[in-house]
Amino acid sequence: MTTPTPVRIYDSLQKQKVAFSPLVPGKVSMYLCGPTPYAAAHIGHAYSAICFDLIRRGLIFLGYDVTFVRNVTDVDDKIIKAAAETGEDPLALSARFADAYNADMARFAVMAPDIEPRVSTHIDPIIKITERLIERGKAYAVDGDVYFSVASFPTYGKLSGQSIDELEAGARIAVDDRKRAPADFALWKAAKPGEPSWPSPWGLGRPGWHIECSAMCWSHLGETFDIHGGGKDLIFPHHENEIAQSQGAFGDDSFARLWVHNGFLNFEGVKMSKSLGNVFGCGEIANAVGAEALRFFLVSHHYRSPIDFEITEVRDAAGTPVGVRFPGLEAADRRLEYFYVTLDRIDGFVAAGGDGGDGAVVPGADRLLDDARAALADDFNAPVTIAAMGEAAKLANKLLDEGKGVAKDVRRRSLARLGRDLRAAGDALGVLGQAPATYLAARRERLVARRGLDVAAIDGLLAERAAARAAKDWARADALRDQMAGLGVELLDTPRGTDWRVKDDE
RNA sequence: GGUGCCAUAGCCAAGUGGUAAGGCAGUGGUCUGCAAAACCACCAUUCCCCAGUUCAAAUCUGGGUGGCACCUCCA
Repeated sequence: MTTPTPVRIYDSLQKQKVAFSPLVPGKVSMYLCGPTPYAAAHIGHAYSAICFDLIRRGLIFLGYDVTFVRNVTDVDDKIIKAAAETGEDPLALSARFADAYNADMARFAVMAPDIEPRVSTHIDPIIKITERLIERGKAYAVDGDVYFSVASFPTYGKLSGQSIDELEAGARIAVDDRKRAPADFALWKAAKPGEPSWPSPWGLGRPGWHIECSAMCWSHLGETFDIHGGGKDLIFPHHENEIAQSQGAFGDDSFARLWVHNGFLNFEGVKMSKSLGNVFGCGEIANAVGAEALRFFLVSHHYRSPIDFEITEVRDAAGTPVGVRFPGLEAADRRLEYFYVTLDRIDGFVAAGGDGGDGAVVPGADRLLDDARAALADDFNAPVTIAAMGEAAKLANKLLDEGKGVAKDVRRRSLARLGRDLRAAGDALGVLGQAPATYLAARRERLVARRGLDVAAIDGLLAERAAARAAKDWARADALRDQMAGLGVELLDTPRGTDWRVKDDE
């Protein structure tokens, strides 16, 4: 195995990019706060999963052996509430939505986690950590509840920049007077009727919100591991509390060595929220532009930056809103099409005449992987990686168009190399994994459906135009081109006949 | 009130001390019966504003302005 490429990662705790050196050379242990499944996943869930999938794939691409843990929080207030409304068992309900979540993530090329622990099967380590915190004087039991005492953890607030005093001053939560300090938070909650509960030294109850992640990290990655990730919104209080619990139990040098947080998705400049009515489901987006276009769009931005989605309302003739479109996503899909068309051309060329065997390639045809490595090693810079892929695709198209001055085998070899490397770099980002024909056909089908086109009619016009062209009746051929353009169909004459595509930019 | 983040061309978007990647759109060109696609060329003396540090700043410091988020469930 080759030596992994050294990588620099932005650490939320140190607030700067740092040289990353894993606990065990060559191996990386990662924990990501996963979903709390109580409803269908929305695009924000997908973004977080995709960001950390990008980091995971990036590390693998750079030569690391990654252990990736993403939990499912299946014991939670929201799940219990949703289950009460449907009469379903809370664990069954969350299992159902967890499966749906995983199916959605698979559509976006998110790799399944190596380990996917659930809270409900980690009650034992939760109790153990809680007991340990009580023994160490960092937690206290009151009437079947157990609270963590923030006063016992002097560095509380180091991740979020909050201080206990300020939190108290600005607290918007009603203060529970059984707590010693307002910022103290529950590790264990006494059971309420009808809720899932487990026996504990403090009576029947269930875990508080933050302790589960500390327990699952400990169970699967040990007291100390490399990277802990999540959405920016989790910094406070969730991750702050995780640090307090875990380090309170296992010491100041324990727990995550690096914290990574992804930026948020905004729609028309504002965050996505139910009250604003701008929550978009994974399925809705995937059907509108294709799952891979969303993935491509997202990795065209740096994972720490906020991403803004432009939305265009679609109205019918009477002015009634009938849906929305996402111009940015559609632009990303067009760029993705360019890459697939390029791969398709390369594949056709190589299939027809071979890959030219081993040997030298044209200048620049061998640099993509090095460029991708350099970009990804610098805090997983996917946009720069995509730019490098663009250069490679451009060179491939150039060789395809005008390979005249290049020796035959060098040309074949270069194109085969470019195709391979494009796919390898794409794999590091989770894109370009489909067969070009599959992607291209699905895209055309999607656009045909959107415009309500009749493919049989198009084929008829195509045949008619072919006949006109054969007869050199250019006026008729052009009239047919115009007619089809009016339908939104663009014609592409090639030496092997006429192909067509649906215009999507209006 | 407290804590963070962001501001780069018409649009999208990298770049955290060394003299502005990439994409879209646009303009001109090659190719084409004409187109499209592809390719080539052009396209920010300048990075929200002001002051400062430095030989050197989009990048660092201070002060503004505008936007967003967290402190309550939130990806």
